[in-house]
Amino acid sequence: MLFRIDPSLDETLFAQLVTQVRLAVAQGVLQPGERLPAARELAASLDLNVHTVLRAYQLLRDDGLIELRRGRGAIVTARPAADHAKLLAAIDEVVREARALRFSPEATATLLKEAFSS
Amino acid sequence: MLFRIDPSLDETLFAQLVTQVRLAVAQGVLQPGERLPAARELAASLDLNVHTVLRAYQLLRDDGLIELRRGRGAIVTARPAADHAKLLAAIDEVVREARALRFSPEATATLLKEAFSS
DNA sequence: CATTTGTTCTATCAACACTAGAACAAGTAG
DNA sequence: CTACTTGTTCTAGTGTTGATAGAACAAATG
Repeated sequence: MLFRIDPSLDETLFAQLVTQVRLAVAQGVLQPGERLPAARELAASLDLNVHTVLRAYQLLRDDGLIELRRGRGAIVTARPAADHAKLLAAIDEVVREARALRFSPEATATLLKEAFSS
Repeated sequence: MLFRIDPSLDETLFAQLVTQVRLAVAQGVLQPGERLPAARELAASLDLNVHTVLRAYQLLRDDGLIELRRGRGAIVTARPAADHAKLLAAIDEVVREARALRFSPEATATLLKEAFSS
């Protein structure tokens, strides 16, 4: 499993990791029962602090995507989402409309986040 | 013109203001030539600091939505968007799909920004 | 002229992400 | 049983950023 963390993005590091694991699970790249790298190991390979990786893992556990067990690590429990393609399609539609209105990516992202709050 | 700022949201205060002005302009609620409240005045009525309001105004100016002139204030320069409703509808669809997959607002926003770049 | 309004500056405070290190608990593997 | 792995919990420090606050200034208005 390969993850990419980009510290220059405005999304926090642990959130980037959460997003990538979530997508991998949704797409079936990570299957139920499969094991994620140990936190210390992943932290070393991504050049992150262990706590940052663990924070992502714990959020994923709170969302029911993985199970955390001492001595064993993080095991995927969630099943692939049948319709994650619909999300990607909907996002493409937003990008199309936003471009037509000359809305910047940031402005559109802001609108999206506001839509979440209501 | 009426704006609502909610400090309990995770969106920053100045970003909330930017979004609301942007939407008002897109919807034609704010017409070109129309004047926004003076920063000090709006800050008082929204219970914000002047600098917070000015930060929002300056971002809007950088995006070409308003013009800032000393002694005169903030004047709307952008024209209403023909079809902002389609954008809002598309955004709603994204929010629905993202919620179904338990994607966080931030994760979804990140996906959106990535979609913009491709 | 006085007033309005944006501009620029310094400064402080709080929250938060991230890092760091240590000790600990519970499971695994020999 | 022992050694190792791995997550859990704790304290603590650092840096960034949003927001607040106040002051002085510049330019346009009336």
